[in-house]
Amino acid sequence: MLDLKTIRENPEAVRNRLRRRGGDFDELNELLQPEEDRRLGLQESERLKNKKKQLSAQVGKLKQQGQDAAELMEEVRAINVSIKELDEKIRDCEQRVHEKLLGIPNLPDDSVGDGADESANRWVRDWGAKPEFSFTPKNHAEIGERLDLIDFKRAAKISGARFVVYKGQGAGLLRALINFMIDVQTRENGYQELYPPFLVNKESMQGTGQLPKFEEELFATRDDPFYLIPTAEVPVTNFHRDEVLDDESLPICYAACTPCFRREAGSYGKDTQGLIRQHQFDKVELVRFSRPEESAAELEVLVEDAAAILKKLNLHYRVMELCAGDLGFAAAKTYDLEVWLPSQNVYREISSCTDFADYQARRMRIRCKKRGGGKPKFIHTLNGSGLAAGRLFVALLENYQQQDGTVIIPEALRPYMHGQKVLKL
RNA sequence: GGAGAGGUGGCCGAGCGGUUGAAGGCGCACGCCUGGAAAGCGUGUGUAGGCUUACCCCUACCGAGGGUUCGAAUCCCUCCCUCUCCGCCA
Repeated sequence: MLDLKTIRENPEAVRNRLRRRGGDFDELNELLQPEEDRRLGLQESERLKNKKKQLSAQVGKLKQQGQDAAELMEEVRAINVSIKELDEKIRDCEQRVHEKLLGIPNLPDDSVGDGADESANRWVRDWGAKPEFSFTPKNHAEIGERLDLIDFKRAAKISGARFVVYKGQGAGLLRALINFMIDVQTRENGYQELYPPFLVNKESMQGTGQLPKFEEELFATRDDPFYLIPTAEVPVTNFHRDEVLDDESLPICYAACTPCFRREAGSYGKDTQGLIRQHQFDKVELVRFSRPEESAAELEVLVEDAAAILKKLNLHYRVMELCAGDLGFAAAKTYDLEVWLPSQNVYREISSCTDFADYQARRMRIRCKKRGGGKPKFIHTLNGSGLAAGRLFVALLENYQQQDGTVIIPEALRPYMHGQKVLKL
């Protein structure tokens, strides 16, 4: 959520910054009139309330002295009618303003480049090298099915398209990856592990920005007011909703592994094969609550924390900085980590690390305060995948495959696989 | 699911129709005292909004939303949450 005062005082400047995302953002102006009405109404209402207060105090005094106060009482009754009317109007305006506000995306950070879509994203750096194969590398689905690690057919029977069953060594590998990632983030990178609910309420979805605009992308429960989380970002960031944090305690860093549930409405035909795009997948999410002035530096730390996993597994990747037009709704600045997939000769997103600035904090009312006093300020929130387990599974099979169809288990992962060195039938 | 108890400022805890934004205590900040520190003493210490945008001032907020009343933290209704006991259950 953007700061209403800033919009009010300089709507054109805000609008120009928003336009970098693409689109005209007329809705910004639709909010100004009800906001003006609200303020005028509020002033009048407060004036009347002040008068009412004074008259009521007089009534009290008169009554104590045993005098008649009927006239004053009648006057207050009349004022009350006006107040009620005004307050209803104010609340109406307020609600309209708030609704509009929730639908306006975050401002891109000034450092973010222009561009309409991912083709304009900026290459930042890469790490490692593409593996070389003396044969044509197979795609992960084929490798996985041949080794009996994953079963799409039965998953389709049980649930439907875009689901998978991990089986035997495959299930073990997935669990190993998750434990490995959580251990690295908690033991080496300073995150505290959280294991949150997978069902959350509407307020939480609104806090991080999934609602009200992206309801069609969420699974919801039929008889209860819950949504399935599309990422651990939702429960973990909302962990501190409506709190004032001690400035000294920042940054607060959490890592959480949860399943993520996404309807993938509108991506029919996209990545229909394999594990890349599923309705349910596991992901280790990293969340950082930062002092407002430190989030730019925090974002760099976050990216490296996520990248640490790829480095330890010796997987080639590149870092891309998203252009303004490719930014997510709540994002101010985002780096994607893209891992190399040899079967398709492409880099594929495996982590998305975002600085939301104060946008989510404003929606969730998360602030921080210095110990010596001073006004509470909205903190900045950041999060990034560290990493998506399903896609990491994909990268591992593809990059470590051998000609005979087996897959080497990278050194760093072997302790989590009871010393196993190779995946084979 | 049934029965009961309760939700007040950073925390503890009073208040149960009329200057109560809210006693008292703890904590915290500043000052005094001291060679220094503790103790002690004094002062201050919520948030949001409005207006000025410097201070002042004004309004709202005692879980949330309604209602009664000239006036509600205090009375009534609805909802939410927490705790205890019983039942059921991984």
